Amino acid sequence: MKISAAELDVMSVLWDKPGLAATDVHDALGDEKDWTSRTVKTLLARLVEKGALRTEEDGRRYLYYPLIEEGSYKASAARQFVDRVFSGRAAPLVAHLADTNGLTADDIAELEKLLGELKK
Amino acid sequence: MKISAAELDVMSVLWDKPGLAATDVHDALGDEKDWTSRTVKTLLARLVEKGALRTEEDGRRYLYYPLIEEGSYKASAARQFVDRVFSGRAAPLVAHLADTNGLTADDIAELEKLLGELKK
DNA sequence: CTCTCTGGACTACATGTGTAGTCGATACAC
DNA sequence: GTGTATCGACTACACATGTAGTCCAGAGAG
Repeated sequence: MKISAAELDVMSVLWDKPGLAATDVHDALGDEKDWTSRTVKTLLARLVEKGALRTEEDGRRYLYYPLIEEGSYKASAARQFVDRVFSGRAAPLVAHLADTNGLTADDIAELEKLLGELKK
Repeated sequence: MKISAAELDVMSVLWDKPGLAATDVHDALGDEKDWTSRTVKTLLARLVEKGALRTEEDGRRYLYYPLIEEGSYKASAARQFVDRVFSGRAAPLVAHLADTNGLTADDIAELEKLLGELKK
């Protein structure tokens, strides 16, 4: 399942609040994305076509629900990215993030906890 | 600087061995990529056009050298990816990698060392 | 010297992507 | 009941991308 950057923004809204209509998605994106409602509708249609969303009729409108799960999509995206750019090694990725101030103290704490669990 | 997946494969070869000619790059990719030499040349030309590579004449051929550094490119790619997919949080990324067996014991050890340094 | 092979330059072409516009039907305002 | 705003369906279009093909000039084979 290939989801483009713009489509991912739409998916994020629906992962957060499944069952929105096109207009609601447009509104939800309003802050960050300066898209017309047409653009949002196109993206929704493409996602339905790709099988990433399903629709449910609600009178004259459709409500949109994710068909693919947030977690599994992100896991696979992470995997692909690490494979493509870092030959599958996670450590260099994290090292690079650290270099560019990409890691907050919270992140570091969280990662430590995570590693602790993984070692078990 | 936007580098596509196919272009990244070419860059990787030249990061590894700067100063190859088109044919050499083609050969170097031979194992993994079933591209014709035309395809490789197109990718090289696009990368030059984008300013990611520079050429040096060597008789009738060109030798290709990276203009952008591997480390800085990867750091920025990592940053963008984490921002786009994980809202900038590194920890969930690592968690997902862990879920999909994306972390070897080596990775975990390396990450621990890294975190140790970061805490200083 | 002439023929052939190889290199780069230019061209091609389907598909994906970002970003929308048009159109016909319909639900709601009045 | 008639106009208008809105919905989904279909269409548009430029640029990126993956994957290559054509063409001409020069280098090397003989």
